[in-house]
Amino acid sequence: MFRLSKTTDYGIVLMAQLASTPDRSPLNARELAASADLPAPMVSKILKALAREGLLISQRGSKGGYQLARLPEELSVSEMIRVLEGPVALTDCAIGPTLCSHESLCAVREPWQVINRVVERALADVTLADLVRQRPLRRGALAEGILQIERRPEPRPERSPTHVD
Amino acid sequence: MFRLSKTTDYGIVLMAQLASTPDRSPLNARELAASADLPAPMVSKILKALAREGLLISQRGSKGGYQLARLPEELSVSEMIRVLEGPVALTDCAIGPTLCSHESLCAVREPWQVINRVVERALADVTLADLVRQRPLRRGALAEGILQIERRPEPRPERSPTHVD
DNA sequence: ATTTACAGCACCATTCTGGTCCGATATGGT
DNA sequence: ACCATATCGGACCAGAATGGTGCTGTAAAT
Repeated sequence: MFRLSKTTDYGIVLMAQLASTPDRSPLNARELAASADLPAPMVSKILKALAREGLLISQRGSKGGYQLARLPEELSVSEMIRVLEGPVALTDCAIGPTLCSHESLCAVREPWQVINRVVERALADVTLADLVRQRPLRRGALAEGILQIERRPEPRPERSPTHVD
Repeated sequence: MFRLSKTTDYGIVLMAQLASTPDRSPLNARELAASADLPAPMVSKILKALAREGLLISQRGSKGGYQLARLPEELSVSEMIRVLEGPVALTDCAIGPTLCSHESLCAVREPWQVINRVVERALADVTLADLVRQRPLRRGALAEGILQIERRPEPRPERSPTHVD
C-alpha cells in the first residue's frame, strides 16, 4: 500500500514526543510507551535502534532513559526514515546503476531516480522541529510547493479509482 | 525499505513499454513479458489488473493484447501506483481523521498529511509521457523544484548513516 | 471449429512485519 | 555492598503480505 512500516511510524512519533518535552531529562521506554499509547516492548525495540544509529542518546541504569542526540531542527524526517526503514528507494534502480538486470532494456530507470530524489528531498526538508510545531514548514523550494498545494486543494482532478483490496 | 512492490514496478515498466511502441496495435502479454524480460505469468497478472482498473484496454482473441486506455500525457505515475498498490498513505493517519486510535495524543498527524500530499503530488506531476522521454519533466511547481535539485546535486548534506541490514 | 489470448481465481513458498521475552550490563540510591 | 531500575542485544514467533504459478473459462479472429 506504499506506506511506512509501523516501526518507522512509531519511531517518528516517539522522536516527536521527545522533542516536545520541555525539559531535557531522559525519558525511559515505559514512560514513552505510556504517553504515546504504544506497546511497550515494541517501543523499547525502536528506541534501541534509534540509539544504536545515533539519533538518540541512551542512559542506562536507574534514572536512565533516552534523549535526542541533536536539536530537533537538525533531525530530518528523511534521516529518521532511513535509520528505521533503510534507504529511500522507490524501485531497485532508483538509487544507482547496476542494481537491476534489466538496465539495458528499461527506459524508465533515470526518471525513477529523479522521482526518488524529489521524494527524498521532500522528506529531508521537514525536520522534527517542524513536526512538533503548529505551522509545519519553512524553508526551501519544496516547502514553497507544499504551501501552494495547500492553497489549491486539487490541482489536477483525478478520479479516485474503485479499488478493492 | 520504503519501496514500491515489484508488481507496481513491473506495471509501470510495462505501461512505459506500451507508451513507447510506435504503432498503436495491441501487444499481448507474452510479447510484453519477453521484451521487458519479466516472468510471463506475473506480467499477465499485472496487465489484467491494469485493464480491470481502466488504465489499459484489453482485446481478446487472436491478434488481441493490451493498449493504453489514454494518452501517455494523461496517465500519471501517481495513478498507476494507486491502481496497483492502493492509495498513497505513508502512515495510517496521513489520509484523514479517525483512522488512528491515537489521534488525541499524537501531535504528528497533521504534518504527516502535508508530507503525504507533497509526495503524492510529486508522483502526480510525472506522466507516462515523461517516463519515456529523455528529459523527463515539464510543468508545475514541483517539476521546477525537481530541476533545481538536479542542478545542485546535494543541497543539504546529510551524512549517510552506517546502516547495516 | 480451432486457435489465440485475456479473465478470474485459487494456490503456494518465502519474506517481512509486528510483537514478545529473556539474560546481561550499567547506573543511582540506600 | 547491594538492590532496584533501565537499557542492550539477542532470539523468537505468529500472521500477513509479496512474488510467483497454474488452471479453467470465455471472447475474438481465421
